[in-house]
Amino acid sequence: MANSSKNKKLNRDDWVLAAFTTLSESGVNAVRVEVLAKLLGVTKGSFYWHFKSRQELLAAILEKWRVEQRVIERVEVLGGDAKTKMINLLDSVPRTAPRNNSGATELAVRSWAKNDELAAKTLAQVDKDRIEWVKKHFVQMGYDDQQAESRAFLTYGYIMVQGIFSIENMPGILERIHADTLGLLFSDAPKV
Amino acid sequence: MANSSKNKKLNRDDWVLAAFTTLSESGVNAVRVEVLAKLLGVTKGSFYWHFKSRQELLAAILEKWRVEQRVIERVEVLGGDAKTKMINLLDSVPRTAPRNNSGATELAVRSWAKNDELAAKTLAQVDKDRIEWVKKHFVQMGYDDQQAESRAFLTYGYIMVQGIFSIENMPGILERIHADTLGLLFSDAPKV
DNA sequence: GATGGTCAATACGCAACCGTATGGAAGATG
DNA sequence: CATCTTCCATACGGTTGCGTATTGACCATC
Repeated sequence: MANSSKNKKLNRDDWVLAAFTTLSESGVNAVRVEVLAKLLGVTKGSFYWHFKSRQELLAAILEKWRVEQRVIERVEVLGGDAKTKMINLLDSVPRTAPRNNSGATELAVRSWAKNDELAAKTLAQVDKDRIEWVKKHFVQMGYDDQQAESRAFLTYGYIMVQGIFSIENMPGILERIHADTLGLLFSDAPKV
Repeated sequence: MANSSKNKKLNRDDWVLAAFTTLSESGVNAVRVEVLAKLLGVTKGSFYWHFKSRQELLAAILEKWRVEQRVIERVEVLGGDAKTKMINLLDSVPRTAPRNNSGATELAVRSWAKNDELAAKTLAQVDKDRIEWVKKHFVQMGYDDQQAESRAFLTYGYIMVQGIFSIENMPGILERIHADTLGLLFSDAPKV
């Protein structure tokens, strides 16, 4: 009885959710139906009622990841002008916990995308959307199209490096680096 | 007879090399002794003569990766002052081929490190060394310690984003972005 | 040409998974 | 209460992969 919620019957989303967690923690290859079954406290008889195959589950994970990009949503909710939003975005990436979840998920998907066409396609779409979002905000801040694009790229790189870099022995300096980096990314700001 | 080089007997390095290639192309989980054996045109009887276990092979791969960091070596050979070296380093990251090898290897190792202690340890060391190299050169360019560290971090992020980002539909603009990014990374250069 | 060291083939047991087939429990519905 | 639907258990066959044990081929060296 590994599932916390009583003896409720499982639905499709329960499986996807568990699979998603496993993906983040241990990569695609750890997403095994029999392992998930044990995790959910059932047998794979259940799984193959909800899904046609493991492949179908993997596709569902990708779709969930593609759609549920909470970060930008949350930033949009906070509102503010373009620069404020950007700062909020960059601030939403945790600089504290060594192995945060979002970074792990990102890495898992990117690694997955190297050997899987569907994952690659999904990732490309997500990357494109994100970059465009960031670029748009740089444009709103007054940078010309080219500068906005370059800075968006660099910004994206900075965000990714935080999730991917092994930060083990860097206690508080990340905050200082963060401030410096914002200074660089927002340098030469044009008057609007 | 999948191995190109005649019928020469294999040594330990032949296995490590093949494993390394597989790692880059398909991740750690694809590094399987029986698969490698087929790839090398032998059976696993050979493998278990050279290695105690699969784990020993994986450790050997990590060690090879840790030691054979060719990039910085090549940059050092080219010589020049600190800024020249930095430019050469940033220039050594291919901006042409979509799925270059070095980027794939990086990704594979980082993904690996999420679930494996030895990989994590190795990666942390490599990251530390690289960051320190870059930081050192920023210091030589005249930036103070703090600025050098921040810029090193951002530089590293930029390098990684090139290898990891799915660059599918961006033809020549990467060159332009590269120039812009150099401008940012080397901005506010102090007189030395 | 006998001996020992190197490298590889073959065969085996074992475990982890995938996917299928079939039966069964539990609740809704008539 | 009979039946239908929904969800799950059990049992099975097949594949992939690890690690071991044993045998054998090739080569050098004496």
